[in-house]
Amino acid sequence: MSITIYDLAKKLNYSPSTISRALNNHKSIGKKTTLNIQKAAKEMGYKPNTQAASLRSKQSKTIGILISRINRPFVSTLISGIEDAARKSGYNVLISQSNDHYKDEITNANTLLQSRVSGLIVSLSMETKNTDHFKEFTDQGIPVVFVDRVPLSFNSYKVIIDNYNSAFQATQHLIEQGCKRIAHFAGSQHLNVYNQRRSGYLDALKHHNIPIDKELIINLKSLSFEEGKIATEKLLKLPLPPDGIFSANDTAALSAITYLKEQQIRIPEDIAIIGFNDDPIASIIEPSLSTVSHPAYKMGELSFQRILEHTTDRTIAGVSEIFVLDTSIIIRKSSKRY
Amino acid sequence: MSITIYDLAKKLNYSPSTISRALNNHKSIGKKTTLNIQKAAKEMGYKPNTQAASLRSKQSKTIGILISRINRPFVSTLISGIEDAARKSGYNVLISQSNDHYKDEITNANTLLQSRVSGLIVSLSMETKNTDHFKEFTDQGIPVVFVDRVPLSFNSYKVIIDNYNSAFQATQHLIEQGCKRIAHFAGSQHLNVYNQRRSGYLDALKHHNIPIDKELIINLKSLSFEEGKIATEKLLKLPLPPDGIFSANDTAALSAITYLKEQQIRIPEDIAIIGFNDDPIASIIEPSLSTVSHPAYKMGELSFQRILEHTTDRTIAGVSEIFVLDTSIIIRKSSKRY
DNA sequence: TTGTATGCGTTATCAT
DNA sequence: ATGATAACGCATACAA
Repeated sequence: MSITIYDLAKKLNYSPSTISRALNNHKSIGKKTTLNIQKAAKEMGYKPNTQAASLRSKQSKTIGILISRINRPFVSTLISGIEDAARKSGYNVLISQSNDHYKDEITNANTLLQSRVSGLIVSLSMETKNTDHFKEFTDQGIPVVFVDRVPLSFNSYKVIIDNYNSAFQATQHLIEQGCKRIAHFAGSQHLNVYNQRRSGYLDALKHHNIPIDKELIINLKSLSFEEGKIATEKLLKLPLPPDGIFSANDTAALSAITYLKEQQIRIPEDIAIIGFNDDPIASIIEPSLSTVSHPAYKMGELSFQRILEHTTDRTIAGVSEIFVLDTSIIIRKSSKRY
Repeated sequence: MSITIYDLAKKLNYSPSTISRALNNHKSIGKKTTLNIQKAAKEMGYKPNTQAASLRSKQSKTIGILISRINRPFVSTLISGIEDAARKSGYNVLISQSNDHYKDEITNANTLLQSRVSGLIVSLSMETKNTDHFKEFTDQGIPVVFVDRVPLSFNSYKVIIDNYNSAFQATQHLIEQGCKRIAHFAGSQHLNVYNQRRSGYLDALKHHNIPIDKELIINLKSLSFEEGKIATEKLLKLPLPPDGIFSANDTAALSAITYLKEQQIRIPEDIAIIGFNDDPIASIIEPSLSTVSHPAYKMGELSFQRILEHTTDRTIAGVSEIFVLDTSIIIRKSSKRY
């Protein structure tokens, strides 16, 4: 059916091993023979059987991605960055989504492990508190890169943004506009991203001597559009409603904008708003939403790069290497100083 | 290192072949022994080596996805549907993006072929006019499912929506509101989706005895936000500007809304608008955008199902089987009758 | 620099 | 119902 290195060997009067080595640009083979063999391979339409190569060499040239859900702007852009980078280096990309369920994350991790991926890129599910299911990877020397939603305690590569500082800046941005009562839509606190955004918010208030009012901190499980509306309703019913909102994601912030408009509350005059992520919608909604911009594509590229370097350099495992990428505050019409 | 069927064989005093058969629920093995073996396998932490199985059986339990770009709402939702369905059936999903380049599509198709995917799901790149690079798949009996952007001439499975009729309905929706001069943002005409949307638009006008004005048909290469703005500018400069716009996608329609608002033109009173896709932004922009809703997730599920059935039923190749899914017109505030 | 021989872990063919 | 053996296509240790 398909042509193998044995067919090439017969045709060119070489041994299969020479063919194999030439195809892999092995040093020991002469330049001319290497070129001849590669040329003949192309002519005869030789297609390497990657399964066989992987079985033998125990290296798959495939990297696994394990994320919550693909159809979210941040995640799909992240994957896009990974895929483009991987493709350039001749790697395949296997994806799987946990749909934010801890159990599915474990199942998928095991499947990816069985697929002998040469590296794993993970962004944790909303439910994940324990990350033991990734130990098998590092135990086998397979590099694991955590992106964005990362565990605190797991020793591995991590690609993140400075959530604390970004949140601090975002909150400060509201303060500089004159906001005195700033609410915060907070996400699940066991996840680094939401926990640190909350800390940044709190510290910005402290730093500017603004009293912290716990009624203004609304904990949301998934920061969904629906939850955003409920949270905003709750805030408006307060004796002293807020004059600013820092939301831990754009979805909930957009929901707030939509609801506040319905209630005839002026943005930013009555309530200024800033979100997090810079989803495409943020620049299109009216008024457009100030937010924190995440370098999602770049994070994807970098995550893959880290895996590639690990596998080529055979870096020592067990060391935590953390890459912190820059964010930027994007000021739009939901801010008073526009 | 990792435990194999040989280890199990020794431990349980069976031959490797019996172990293999039991693990695969082969009919010839007794119920009790099968159960015993499977139980022991789980206890000993046996993980099948899929590479080896694939090499031997020439079946990979992996399906390939080849799309333009992941980070678009329609595409990422499509992939999400594929992945969820595939995972449930124990299949892995390999993704690759063409970035809308013909050359990359060919390269990626070849890579996927080499990966011995057991099925391929494709949505063509914007540039693709020739689809010979998919013949190798069907020649080898690997099912190819084209989704959404499909070739006309290639004999294979196709999962699409009725673009013609959807466009007809959308245009008619504008006509029923009293629009007399309806513009159309048309996409690349060599792609079925945009070609048929244009036809539906034209026939709806004819059917209602509305004269066709070629100045109102704007051909856009990528239907991007930028192109949408330029197209809208052009329309406004016309001696007789339109009173309705049917855009072949939401992105360009959203751009039109944004620009028209800047120009103080009332939507829908002066110009009514309808888009295509029902991107998340459509319901959030002000005024919200009427549009045609695409069952992206379902299309993904169905595409995978078709591959699964093909591989189990060993259906005859060379037959074109086309699945046409329903769309629905979603009426929002960019329509006069809301 | 090139060739020989073996094994990666599994499934399939033939036999019992 | 179970076992022995070969083969899938490739890469590598060892030999030359």
